[in-house]
Amino acid sequence: MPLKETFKALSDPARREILEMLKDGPMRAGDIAARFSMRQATVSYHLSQLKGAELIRERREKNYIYYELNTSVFEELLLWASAFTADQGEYALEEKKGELHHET
Amino acid sequence: MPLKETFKALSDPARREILEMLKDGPMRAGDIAARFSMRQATVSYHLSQLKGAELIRERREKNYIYYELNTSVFEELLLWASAFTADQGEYALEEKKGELHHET
DNA sequence: TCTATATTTAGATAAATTTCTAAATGGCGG
DNA sequence: CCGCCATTTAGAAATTTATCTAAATATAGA
Repeated sequence: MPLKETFKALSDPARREILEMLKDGPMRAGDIAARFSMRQATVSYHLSQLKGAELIRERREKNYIYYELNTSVFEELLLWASAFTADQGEYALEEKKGELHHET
Repeated sequence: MPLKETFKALSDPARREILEMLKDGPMRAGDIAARFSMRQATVSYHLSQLKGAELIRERREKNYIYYELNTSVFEELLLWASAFTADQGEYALEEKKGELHHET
């Protein structure tokens, strides 16, 4: 929940690439690993980091695990970043400010 | 310019705290260090990381150096994050998409 | 129940990062 | 030109992180 974990998770290029892949829809760990030159165990590690940051969710189906984006944390990030821009009005800021805490 | 550096820079809590401080206006390295329990040399290191990511700029005046926010990179970040949210329409996305490259 | 498959966990290593102390730099004012 | 002040740079130590191999777990289906 705190943004601290979010930034930590986003700091790794491989993890951001995984997120980009998931834009096209849910994927299994094996499918993700197949597109990288890293071991499946390593991909599993990155997935656990992303899951810990709640940037992704897992959905179990048969004996597979599908990973998918969790958009809500991206909205928190959006809110955080918008507080640093000059033109804060462009993003719907005020409505959401109250709902979320604003930790670093 | 690539977002890679941005995420790297934002991954450290101390650096994010520095950014928060700079919301209130430009500060000198010494003033920033005075608010932390870390050495000035360490703060200097963090400032150089933030500067490398173009999240801050320095302005020299007399024999001081003032650090201040550079909002443009935050807008890139905003753009990146908005591509992961369901409701992309809320942020003025289309106008800016062409101007920026969209690397990871 | 047994086996095959998908995935994670454990443990180890290598690389990167943060932090410190001490020394160097650079510019103003006298 | 000199010494002072703010700040950075260098180098080293400690911590964290990413990655690998090998082993463990879980589960579907025969």
